[in-house]
Amino acid sequence: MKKLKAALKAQTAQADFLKLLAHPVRIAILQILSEGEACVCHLEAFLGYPQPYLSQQLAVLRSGGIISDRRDGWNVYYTLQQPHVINLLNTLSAFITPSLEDGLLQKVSCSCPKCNPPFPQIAITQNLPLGAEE
Amino acid sequence: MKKLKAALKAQTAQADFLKLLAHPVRIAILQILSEGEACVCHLEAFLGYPQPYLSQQLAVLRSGGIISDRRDGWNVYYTLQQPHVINLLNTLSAFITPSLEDGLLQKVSCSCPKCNPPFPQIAITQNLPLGAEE
DNA sequence: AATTCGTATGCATAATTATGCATATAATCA
DNA sequence: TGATTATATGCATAATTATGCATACGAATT
Repeated sequence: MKKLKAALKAQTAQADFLKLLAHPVRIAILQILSEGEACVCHLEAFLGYPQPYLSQQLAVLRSGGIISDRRDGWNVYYTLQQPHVINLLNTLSAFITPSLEDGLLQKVSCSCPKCNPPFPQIAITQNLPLGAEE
Repeated sequence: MKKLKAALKAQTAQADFLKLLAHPVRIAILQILSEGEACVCHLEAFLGYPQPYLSQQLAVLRSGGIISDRRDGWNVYYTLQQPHVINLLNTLSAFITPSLEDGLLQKVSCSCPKCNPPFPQIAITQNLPLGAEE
């Protein structure tokens, strides 16, 4: 433990938390997760960083309790565990990033079952020749 | 300039800003300044850190445009230049620092003229003998 | 102009954080 | 079981940040 003027305990906790957020890739990850659960391959497809790198950043956020992971077969899906964080990031982008059009992510799909379900989810029966059911 | 996936420009700006805040002493300084202008000796008295150290942290905040300084005789007074920051810190302390009683600073006075005016500022004419005006 | 007071800078060093990459692990499938 | 897919870890190194301290600087006072 470091030296600390005692009174700054609260401020230290706050600073430690901010440090978790003070990273471009981690911010981007949180923004993506704010739209819902996502697997690592999604993040990889969205952000274009190598998988081990993203896993490391995810580990940082995970160890800070900001996100949680859930395994489903081959994929691991991450979820925002502390939705407040988004408020904070919104407050932030309210006065930073004024000009840039909040630039993020055109949606991209990856290889996970969520993006590539084993069979289409939209009804495909519509164009089937009559009497072709089975 | 570092490598950056282009799309993360906004996130990088936000992260850089958060880095300025992600420090216990700097957070404490901002909290103190949120109550109004303060000279370095005030901060020194409040926080108990050596003056050169505080000057350095002030320089960080200053170079980030978060605070500004004004000289008045011997003292330099710092002011919050970007009051939004307080919103951000409030949002933060809303879910960090739940138990600790938001612990900061019992007021302390220092040697600057604001704390030790050359003569009392509270009206002193009230007890003057009648007819003593001028 | 010399001194004093309040504040800022420069610099060296200790710590921490960021990144890249090789490799380990878990779950699945053939 | 062996191969394959998705993800996590370990570790080495590059960068950045944090701190402590000596000292410089500007304004005011003598």
